[in-house]
Amino acid sequence: RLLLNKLIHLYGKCGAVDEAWRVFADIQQRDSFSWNLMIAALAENGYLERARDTFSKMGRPDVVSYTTMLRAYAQKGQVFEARDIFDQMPYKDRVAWNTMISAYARTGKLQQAELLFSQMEEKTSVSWTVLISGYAREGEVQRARLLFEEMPDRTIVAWNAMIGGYVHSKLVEAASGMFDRMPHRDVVSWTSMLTAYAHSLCLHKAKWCFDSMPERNVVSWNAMVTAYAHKGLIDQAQTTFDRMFKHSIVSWNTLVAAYAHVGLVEEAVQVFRQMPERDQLSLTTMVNVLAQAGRIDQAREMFEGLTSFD
RNA sequence: GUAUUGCAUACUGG
Repeated sequence: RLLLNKLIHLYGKCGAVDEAWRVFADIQQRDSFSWNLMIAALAENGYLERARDTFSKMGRPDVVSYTTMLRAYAQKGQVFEARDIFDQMPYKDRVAWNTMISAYARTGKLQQAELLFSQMEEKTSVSWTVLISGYAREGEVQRARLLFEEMPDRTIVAWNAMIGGYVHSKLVEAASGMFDRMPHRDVVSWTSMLTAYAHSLCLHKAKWCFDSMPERNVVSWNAMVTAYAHKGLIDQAQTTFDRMFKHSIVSWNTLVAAYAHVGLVEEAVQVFRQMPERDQLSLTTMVNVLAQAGRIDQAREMFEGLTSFD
């Protein structure tokens, strides 16, 4: 059963909901892990109703089942439904509280988030970073900073959240100040700074970050491609893309946007055609590219593809 | 004292 549960998880992660369901259905004695994994698999792949359905068919949902549903609603931006789940919970642990606070925070309801935060008995470092990053996202870096200063044991994630906040508010100096001051830097810290320099068109500094970081992952590579793209250096962007050992959908979207940015519409179309998978952003980008190039019929075709997404 | 499940930070258009 342990292995079957793991299979549900794996299938869920790669979007194979039907396969996950088949495994789930075949398990003789499902435990709460099987149920929770199945609910998560459904929710993560957009089947909110089926997730809810499975959730209600579960005999005794535990705190994880509730939290999984809570997060499912939160991800869809359905905060009221999320709150409903939260209020129904017979027992709430700290993860449940954090998830609810996060639901408020990432929909910009920071007053609600902070209210819940203040009502929380034993806050964890996640509670703090949820709130800090929430304010940072909204551009309220000063409030984020106050919380950061107030935070008892600042984790590297809290530091990174602050840096990210400064980067989004284009306060590159403040970001680099924090970056220098933090006790340790990880790949997220480095990539945040890389992004900051990419957006402010400081290519040499971006490249310096990329070369200096102790380890790189797909996200940092993508950020480097973006840095070249924003400078209009399409060949460098392409070369960097080619050197990557693994491409995510973001890598592909970045490359399409890079060609579009320098006006190479046909090349953008070629890249788009090569994409192993596409999301809404891929299509939206192509709609814009084609429309601006006057290829209205093709743009319309893309646009129609978009409506089948949601 | 960490590993079958739920929460936070970085990358792509707006």
